[in-house]
Amino acid sequence: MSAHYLFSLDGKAPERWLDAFPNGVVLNLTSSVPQQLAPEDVLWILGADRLLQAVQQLATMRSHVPVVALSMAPSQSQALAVLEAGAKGYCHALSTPKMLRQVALVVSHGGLWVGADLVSRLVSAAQSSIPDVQQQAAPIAERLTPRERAVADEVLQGASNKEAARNLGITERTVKAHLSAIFEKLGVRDRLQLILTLKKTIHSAERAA
Amino acid sequence: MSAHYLFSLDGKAPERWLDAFPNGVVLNLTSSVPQQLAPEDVLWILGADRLLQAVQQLATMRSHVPVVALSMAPSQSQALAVLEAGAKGYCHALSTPKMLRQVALVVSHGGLWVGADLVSRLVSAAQSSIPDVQQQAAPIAERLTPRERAVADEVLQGASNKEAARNLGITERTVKAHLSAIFEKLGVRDRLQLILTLKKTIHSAERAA
DNA sequence: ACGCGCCCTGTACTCCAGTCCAATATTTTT
DNA sequence: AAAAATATTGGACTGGAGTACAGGGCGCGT
Repeated sequence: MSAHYLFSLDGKAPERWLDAFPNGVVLNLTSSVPQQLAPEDVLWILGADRLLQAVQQLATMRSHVPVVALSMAPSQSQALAVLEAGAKGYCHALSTPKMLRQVALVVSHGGLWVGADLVSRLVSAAQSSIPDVQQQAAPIAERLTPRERAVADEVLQGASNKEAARNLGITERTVKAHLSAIFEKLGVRDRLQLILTLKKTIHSAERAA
Repeated sequence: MSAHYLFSLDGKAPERWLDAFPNGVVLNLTSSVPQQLAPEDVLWILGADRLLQAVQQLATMRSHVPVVALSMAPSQSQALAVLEAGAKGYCHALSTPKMLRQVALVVSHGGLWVGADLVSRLVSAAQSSIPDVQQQAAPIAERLTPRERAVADEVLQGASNKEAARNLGITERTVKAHLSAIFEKLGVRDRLQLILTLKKTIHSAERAA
């Protein structure tokens, strides 16, 4: 059975964490970290201001044991910081016991626990620094058929499906069909992401010009 | 019991994958992807040149089922691409059965499987580009309360209500409440118009600077 | 103490977005 | 000519977005 240690910087332990791991051990600033740790154990860290430093220390000292940072106020920048410090997971301190056990399972098996939305932002942000990836993002509009481009234009102007249909003289149903094709081709999940990605590529193209 | 589907673009399936999942189903280009997929199932994709497109399609079409990309020649740029396309994992096609089962366990529980070296690169690359996005959104509307601004920021990043709620540590319901207030104050009818108007003002501000 | 603005949450509801499963006609490509 | 892409639409369906209505808690100024 895997052991769980919660290193709480302010001495408090969330109920939900205790529910998730009844045999979990709560440590504080004064207590020493156990020396005997198995690879399937998990180190949890809860804190606010000194969260990052604690993660850095523990992650480097015990590199074979996964470290999960618990934050009371999760933010992207903090997530980035603790991940770079070596944490294998980052989640809300008040996550449900079920969720916490899920996280434990994942990280203790070599996985990484990061919010899906953060991943997408993280990766898309990193893309700009990796040359070969953004090459294929350039000819975006070329991949669309003329009709699809027209629909995409309408959406970019903020039109609803009904408005786009009226402007193009077709059925709302057809607009949806075109949109589904567009989403699939460009690999976005909805009109919102479509706008965001298209706006982004347009602006980077402007910058290059 | 979770089901495993290997979508092989060249028709071949590695022995080790079959060892890992004796009941796994191997699909090829002509076969259709099963409609009935449970969240604990895993979609594997093996391929070389068309790997990215396949991941894009499957990940966006079946967002609730984790997708793992198997590469015969893993590279960081390819890893970035497939992750951005929505894959939950990326590893060598000839990994050991034990490793493959490990990966399956992780991703089917909401985790992410990425090489440690790639993580550090991702994070460090993202750190430089993420902070400035929030600065942009700062001076947009003085009329909004701090909390409303935070919600508006999330929406500007393309977050759904649920994602925004998780990132801010509040309920989806509360996000909706803030958004309704924002819509009224700024005179827009939905999140789409909000994005369009805010992006516009941001860019005109950039132009002036 | 009282009112007021901000923050948070709940239930219930309508409406739209998007998908899945088809189908047909035209045009382009091979 | 056969095959593939394009354009169009329908019905049924799931899920998210947004609103209306109704609260509770907290801080701040009069």
